[in-house]
Amino acid sequence: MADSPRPPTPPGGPRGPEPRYGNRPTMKDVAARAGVGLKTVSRVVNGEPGVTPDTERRVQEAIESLGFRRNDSARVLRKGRTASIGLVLEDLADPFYGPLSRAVEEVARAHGALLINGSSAEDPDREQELALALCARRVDGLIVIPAGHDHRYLEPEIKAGIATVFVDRPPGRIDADVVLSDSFGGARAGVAHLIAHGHRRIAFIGDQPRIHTAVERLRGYRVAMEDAGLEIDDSWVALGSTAPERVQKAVTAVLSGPEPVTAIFAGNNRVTVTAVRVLAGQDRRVALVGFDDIELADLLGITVIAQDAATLGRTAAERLFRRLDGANDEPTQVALETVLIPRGSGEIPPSD
Amino acid sequence: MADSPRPPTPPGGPRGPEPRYGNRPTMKDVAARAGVGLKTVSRVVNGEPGVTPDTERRVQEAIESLGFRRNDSARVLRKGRTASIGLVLEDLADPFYGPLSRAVEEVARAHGALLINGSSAEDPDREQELALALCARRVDGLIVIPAGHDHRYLEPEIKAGIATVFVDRPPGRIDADVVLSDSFGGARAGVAHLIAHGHRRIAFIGDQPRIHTAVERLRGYRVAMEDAGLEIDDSWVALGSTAPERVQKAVTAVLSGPEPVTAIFAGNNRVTVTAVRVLAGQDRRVALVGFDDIELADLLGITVIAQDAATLGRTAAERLFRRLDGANDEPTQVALETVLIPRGSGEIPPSD
DNA sequence: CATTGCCCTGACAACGTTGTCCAGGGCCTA
DNA sequence: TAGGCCCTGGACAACGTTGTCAGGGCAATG
Repeated sequence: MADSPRPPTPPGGPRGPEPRYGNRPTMKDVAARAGVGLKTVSRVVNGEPGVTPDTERRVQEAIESLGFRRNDSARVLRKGRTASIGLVLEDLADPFYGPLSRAVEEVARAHGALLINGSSAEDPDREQELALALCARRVDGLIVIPAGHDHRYLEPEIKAGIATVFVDRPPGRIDADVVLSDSFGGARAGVAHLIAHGHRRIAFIGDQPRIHTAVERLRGYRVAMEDAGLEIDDSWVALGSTAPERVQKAVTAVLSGPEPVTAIFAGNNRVTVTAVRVLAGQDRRVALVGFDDIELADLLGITVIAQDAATLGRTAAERLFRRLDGANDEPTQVALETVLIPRGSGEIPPSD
Repeated sequence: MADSPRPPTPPGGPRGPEPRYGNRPTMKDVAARAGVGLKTVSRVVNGEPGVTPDTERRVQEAIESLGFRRNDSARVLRKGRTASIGLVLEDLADPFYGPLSRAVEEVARAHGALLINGSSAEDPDREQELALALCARRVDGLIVIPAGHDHRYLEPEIKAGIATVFVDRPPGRIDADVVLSDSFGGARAGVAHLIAHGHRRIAFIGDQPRIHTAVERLRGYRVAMEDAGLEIDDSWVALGSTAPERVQKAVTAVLSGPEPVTAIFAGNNRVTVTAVRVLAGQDRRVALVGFDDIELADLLGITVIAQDAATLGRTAAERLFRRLDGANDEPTQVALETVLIPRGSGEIPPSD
């Protein structure tokens, strides 16, 4: 019975941990079965040269009959590369991040790497926990959509060779590659568009002020207003959670104050969706431009500032793999252009 | 200089592979720095008992000053568990799979596991390649949304202890846990709804016939028609790619044949979206019920058969972890109910 | 026929961690 | 004071793979 996959635990002496991988065959078992050396099996499995066709056949047969599959955990330990990258994003369920994630995956796949991803749920602690867990797994590279504002915790990791690229928002207190959309320019153009259609009282409803894109878009709004010589009433600006209830309240408020607005700029896709719902229940026609494109927005006639999530992800991933291939230049900042897509809601004239 | 993190490569003798992890410190280095044994460092890192507070402090200091982080690759090799699960789905960018994936991730997180996911792009070979790559990584468990119809390739893996659960579609030629939505019942109810509103000529436009859900939904359509004693004209049924061009053609065709339909049942979210676009350009009002809910469908008044992607994912993941915790019962089949949400498009009366 | 050189092959160490076992020291008890 | 126990710490092997190196067989060459 010398060729059973694994002898039963020897009576005495140190023993490994209990379950193992259900006693999977190893290269050693394959070698024993095929009557060759361990290294020869390794050579066959990896397609390395220097194996007689006949030997190779015997090894292949042993592999088949035992159902052997190489243990990549061990391989990783030995080689020092995991052929996997990590992606920390905010919420995989958000329709904005799905395409981004998919684009990253495609690039990874083209480089033979797998993708491990996790959602930070906009919580800096959770972002850090996730990113460090990925580093402990020794992912080759890391793509992060920051939730927090201090990424010094990644310094030792980056120094230790884990390539890191930030997307959608810049990192805090650390110098690294970044790929962004032009939030400022996009918001500015969108608000200018409303102004060009005659609006003077325009609201800005956006995400929480600790999120970089929210602040940048607000800045675009302010500058566009200033460019047109328009004063901003504080009651027109609302930053906060994008939970439907909060947005609903904010929209209702800017429509009913002493100086009701005639147009709304929505800071991201979540806000836009709720704003559209609220506006649908209004008698008055209120103009709307939203940041981020949304599925079916064409049918609803929603004017948007579109950013290309897939390109964002692809660009970041390509940057990452360029680093992994040895690129050693200074960290770069890329800002992708946004596109204004007029569909009706942004071209509604002021109602007063 | 006895405590530099790693001595330079010794002059002779075998050497490891080249780059390594940028020379990261190991427990051995930490031990040397703290003046303790290797195992003591391991104990501190893992919070195991049996270490004096003073010793622990010294070790912690060494860890901090060296920037040590445990190498989970090695840990995995030793422990035989990776604390990660794999998810093979069709397309991460599809708004249906985002929430599903996120739900799986949440459950995994609750069990301290990371999620590795990949898209099969509806290609059976790619599904297999991905699933096997995940197995080679020795994920603890696997959740698969099948693209192919033969999953015998997973048999050795399952036998070797990789828990596997299929979601959204049943596996082929293998017995395993499955979590589905009730495609048949949902479609049947949706078509019955149209019939109840007076329709007699109803089209079914669905996904490719090799996809299980497409076939089940078609079956639901057929049975509902039969229940009502209605004949089906072959020209009313179109299965195929969900690419917009194909769907557009199919919709146009069923509206313009010799026996134009007065209502359409759309087989999934992709089909619905395109169908809505086509119908928006028609003079005639055509009723529509779609399988899958869609964001903003409420505003567009689209009647749908809603399935809960998040619950689908959560249920599957919970089932998986129950297996990982040792549950050994027979494979189970779960079918989740669907909900008909009337919003207008499904209540349009026949136009002839 | 002897020698050189190539081609296959396998023995061995090492990757960084954790499980097991043993040794030494301090403290308590008799 | 002696004996025993517990607590702490370390030596060692092992997880499954791959890089290095050395040895044996064989053909070609002088």
